[in-house]
Amino acid sequence: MSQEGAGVDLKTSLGYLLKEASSALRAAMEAVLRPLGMTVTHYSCLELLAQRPGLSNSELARGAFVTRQSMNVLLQALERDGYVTRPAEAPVGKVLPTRLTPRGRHSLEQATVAVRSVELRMLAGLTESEQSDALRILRSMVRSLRDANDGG
Amino acid sequence: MSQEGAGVDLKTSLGYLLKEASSALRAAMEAVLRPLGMTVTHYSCLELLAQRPGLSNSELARGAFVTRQSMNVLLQALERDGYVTRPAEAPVGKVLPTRLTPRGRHSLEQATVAVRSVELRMLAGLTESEQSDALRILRSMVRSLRDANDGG
DNA sequence: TGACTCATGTCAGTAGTCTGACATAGCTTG
DNA sequence: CAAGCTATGTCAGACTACTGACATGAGTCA
Repeated sequence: MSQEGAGVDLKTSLGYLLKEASSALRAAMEAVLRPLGMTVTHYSCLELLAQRPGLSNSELARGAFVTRQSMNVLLQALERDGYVTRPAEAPVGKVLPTRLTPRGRHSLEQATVAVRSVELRMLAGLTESEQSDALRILRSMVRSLRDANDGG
Repeated sequence: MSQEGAGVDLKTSLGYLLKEASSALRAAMEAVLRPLGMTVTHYSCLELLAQRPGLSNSELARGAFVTRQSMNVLLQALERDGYVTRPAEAPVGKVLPTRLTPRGRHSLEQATVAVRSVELRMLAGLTESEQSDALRILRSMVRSLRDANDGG
């Protein structure tokens, strides 16, 4: 391991550290979701539907940070396996409101317990004030990045 | 857009916000790297090699947060296209030290400018003190997650 | 009404990453 | 020395997510 050689300025780059933290979080979530046969996007989709029943495919995609095409593939699988339902025809426009089935809700319950334990572990070393600092700082970073990405 | 309906507790979840920030950063980086024909992992690999010449495939993989198999595929392409070089035989053990070629260095220079502008944009709304807070907090989160992931 | 713009759902093909597996080199331990 | 453990490089197959493209429905405006 020649990694302890010299902490170059990668370790002081907030972008690099953000990627490292996100990667660690994703790995931890995958580790606890795998025994349940779920991926992170799979779980995100169910969690979004539990908190906001009737979300459309595109809205779910934005909420899970994937394209609507990717979410569409996932939704078709979830629908086929009986975790969610969508009306055959759109009540209005082309938007198909999606809802959890009892089976989906049950599956989500197990996943939520697992994911919550990961989040608690992640927050273990932080004070309340540090947690709210982190929320505020991350929101600012998202806003700055999104402004220039969407608008130009 | 029914998204402004109610900020449920997803918006207060540090894990969710971390994913959102990371997703926004990744999208912004992809947007500026695409015109250069580079992916984020591609750039990460070159940047790591510039800062630490002679890193092995496995070390690059850890530094770019992908598996060594994925990095191996990338390195073979980079080597084929003349961005990096690796000795045909390992000087010691099986480890193949990788180095940038002049072409690789030149390619990295353009990418670095683009990526630095993204990072500056991301930090635009933050004070110096907030930036160092963010570094400290993210490091703590990484440590907490990694301890339980590697060691258990 | 008709043209234009935007968002949505969906199909198809591509690219990046992952898991699984194997052989090999170095280190440790009995 | 032999056995076992760990780390590495590599190949192959599978999966996930992405880009590109198309048709359709809603809203805007002349």
